[in-house]
Amino acid sequence: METVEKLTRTLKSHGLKLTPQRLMIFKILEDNISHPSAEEVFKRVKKIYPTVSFTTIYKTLETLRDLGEIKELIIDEDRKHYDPNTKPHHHIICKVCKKINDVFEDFSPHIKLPDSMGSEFDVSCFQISFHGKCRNCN
Amino acid sequence: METVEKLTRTLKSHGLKLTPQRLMIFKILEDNISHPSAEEVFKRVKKIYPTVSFTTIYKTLETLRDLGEIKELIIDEDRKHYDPNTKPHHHIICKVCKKINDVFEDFSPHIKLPDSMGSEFDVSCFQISFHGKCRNCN
DNA sequence: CTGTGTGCAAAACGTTTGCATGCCT
DNA sequence: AGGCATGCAAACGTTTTGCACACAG
Repeated sequence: METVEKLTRTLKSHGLKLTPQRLMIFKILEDNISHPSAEEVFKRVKKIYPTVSFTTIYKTLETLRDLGEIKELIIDEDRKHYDPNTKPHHHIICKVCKKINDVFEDFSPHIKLPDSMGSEFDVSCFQISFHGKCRNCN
Repeated sequence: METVEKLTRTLKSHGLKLTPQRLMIFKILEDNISHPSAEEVFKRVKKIYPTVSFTTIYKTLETLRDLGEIKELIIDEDRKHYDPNTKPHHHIICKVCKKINDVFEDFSPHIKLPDSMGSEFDVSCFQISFHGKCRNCN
């Protein structure tokens, strides 16, 4: 995700508006490495801006995703999580507490489709999900 | 997934019963490489066994998952998919039509957590999700 | 002023559960 | 005969949508 100032410009260039709710959501996501769900974002925004609605959270997250500012993580079977770090990286999720951590190693030199599939698919990215138990839960 | 005969024995050894509905679900999953969702399994069973209920599909898939006979794939943001191939392998999903294909290359020699994280997590497995477009959708 | 954003309520969606009945072993 | 399995309907949690009103640009 870009800085809040750059994001503001990005919004404007798309004919979108900067509202207090959006600003709050941006600030909560900026540099956030906890991979929050929509509900977690909602709770944190609500503390500071108690009248915000869930609808606004969902719609803003959708907007940010469509602008390519955040990534939707499909790794927890129960709900979606959001990651403001859009650079390629990987994740490890604890089977017990469901906490998601980043894995920054660059595996790309070793990972590509077998030649036999190369003509069948046009690959844009890949993501590795590690599963296991974190120290607390083990 | 094991063959239908072996599965029948596995069920019995767990005090579970072989019913016509289960047999039908087993046969549809056996050697199935299409990574069906619960609904796709339901539709296919219903063609042959029209009175089957969605509940039975869900409960049987849960049972098979708990027995370790099938794997639940968290790769499509919209719904869960099921894979009777429980050997480690990877997947590629088309962003457009959502079709899931297998990737059988063994990347394990190259993939492990960075040393700095090794003490934080006890990793049991990893899975690579490739994203792209299939030939039809490109 | 115009049109996008907000927030409420309700709907939608995939999935799970409670319970009475059915049927495999 | 006993207990697991089935199927219906209802509940569930997450996410989406319709709509009237609010407000940023």
